[in-house]
Amino acid sequence: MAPVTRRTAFPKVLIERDSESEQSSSEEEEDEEEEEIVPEEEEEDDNDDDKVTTTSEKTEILELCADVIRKGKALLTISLKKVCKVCKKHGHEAGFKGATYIDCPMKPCFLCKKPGHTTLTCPHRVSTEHGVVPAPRKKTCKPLEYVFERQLRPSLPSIKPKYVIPDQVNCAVIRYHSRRVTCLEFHPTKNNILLSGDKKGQLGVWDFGKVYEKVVYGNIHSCLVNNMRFNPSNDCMVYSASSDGTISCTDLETGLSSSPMNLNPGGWLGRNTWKMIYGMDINSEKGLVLAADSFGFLYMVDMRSNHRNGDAILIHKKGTKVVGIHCNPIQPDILLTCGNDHFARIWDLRYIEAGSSLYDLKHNRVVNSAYFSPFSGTKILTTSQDNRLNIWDSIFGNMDSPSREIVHSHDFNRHLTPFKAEWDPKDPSESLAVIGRYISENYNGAALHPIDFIDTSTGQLVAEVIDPNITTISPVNKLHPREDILATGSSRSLFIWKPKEKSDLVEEKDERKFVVCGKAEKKRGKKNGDISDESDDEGVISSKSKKFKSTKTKNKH
DNA sequence: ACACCATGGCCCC
DNA sequence: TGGGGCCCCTGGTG
Repeated sequence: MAPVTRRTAFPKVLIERDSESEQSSSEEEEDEEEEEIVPEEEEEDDNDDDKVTTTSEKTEILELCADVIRKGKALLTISLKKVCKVCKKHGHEAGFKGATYIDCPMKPCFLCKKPGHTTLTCPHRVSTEHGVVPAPRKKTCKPLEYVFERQLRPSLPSIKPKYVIPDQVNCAVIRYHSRRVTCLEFHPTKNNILLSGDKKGQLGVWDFGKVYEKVVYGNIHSCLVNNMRFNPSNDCMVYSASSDGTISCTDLETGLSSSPMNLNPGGWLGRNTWKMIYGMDINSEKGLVLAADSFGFLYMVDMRSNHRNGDAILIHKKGTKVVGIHCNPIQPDILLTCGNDHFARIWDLRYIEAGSSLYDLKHNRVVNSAYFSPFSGTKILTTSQDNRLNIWDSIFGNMDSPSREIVHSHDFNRHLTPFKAEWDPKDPSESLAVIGRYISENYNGAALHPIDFIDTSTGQLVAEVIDPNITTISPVNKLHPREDILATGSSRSLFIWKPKEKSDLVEEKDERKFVVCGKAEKKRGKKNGDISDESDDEGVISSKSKKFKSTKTKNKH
């Protein structure tokens, strides 16, 4: 686009005709000349840059070359082989080589964000594989505090029991949303019921045991459903929070829904005023729905009256998005919030006002999620966009810095739902967490994005879940509260992972295990029919209700 | 096949 | 402090 202004200064060029790499910069099969991506060669690069231009496009160079040839001038020499699309310099290329992504060596490591190496050679990736490595453990408890802590949570086992990871799982696509999945929630009592929300505002209710029963509500929200919570005293009532600025309350039996809170009553008045709701949780003791908007404020909705309660309270930096709210499972008045101001904060709901946080947990970048541990509520797990999971082992200990940080690839770009590491609600030792991985790995020539099971007490990657048929990134994951089931939202698809057979369950050993879905079986179609795949799903779409919106099922790959 | 876009967060000037 | 440019794994639309 920019006009070429450097013709007069153009030097002698010899066009290397043998290289078809000018067109095939993104071709995959060529794997020669790996040395060119190594920064040692940068003298050459610099020379090229000096002679030509640092900003000219490859096409411009080609045009110029053609020009030169047409005019019959002497041939000049230039290497057109590699132009990096990231830094526009010559001599190396960023991009996929087969199923492996080659970083631009001029950029900091894509995984750990430190300069001097690339993702391929990142110590966090090389040492323990796949990017998961614990930071040094910091002792956060003084002896006395430790004693108190033990008294305060005597039910916690002191030694971590072995937990069980299915060695092989079946994966089933239970349904496609028409837009990307943004959140998932299992029913608190009915084992086979899963709720899913999408970018369009639709709310799906799936019975993955009997695929015949499912409903999609398309009229509750007008855009992203960011969070869903069941009313703890009434199983069929669901609260949902949306970027349309409303909290909705939906009766799953009648399909009727109401909006106890709407933060944009005047409609669209521009981006500076449009409020979006991301974080939401329920304080069951007080009967309150807590929700926070994209400008830093906390709101409360009384569940009995279904009306807003009190004034908004500034809980994060004014004007920044609050993305997560979690009530402590033991003491629901203790609140954990997180947001775009790079902080996770702990509050006491009984004395909450702007600036009254008990702790402010600093992160390097946006905090996608922050959760208390599911049983004792004394640990904290956060996911930050700096590609790190942070763990505080005890809220009674030193909160100045996390007990551990785990480097893990979950930096994302705007087109994805943010990754959130979530505790396994069934692990009594409160150490197992699940989170999708952004960066892909080369699995026999296919670039796949696994879902990682991480032991947060050691940083060890306990299992990774992949399916050769799932090539999309899986940022949304939810572990079943009672069964060995993982639900995944990946792009517009929903997946249910189940152990193949109970006898396949194996106990955790020291080494990392792969959890791989059987490919042949999947391609051939469903075998043992406990869960159907999408082809059989398709035939089942019923006209059961007008609320149900049919979306076309498309088989990718 | 290709271009554009959405409107997320960060970095740099 | 604010605007512009940038960016690795989307996916729809024209």
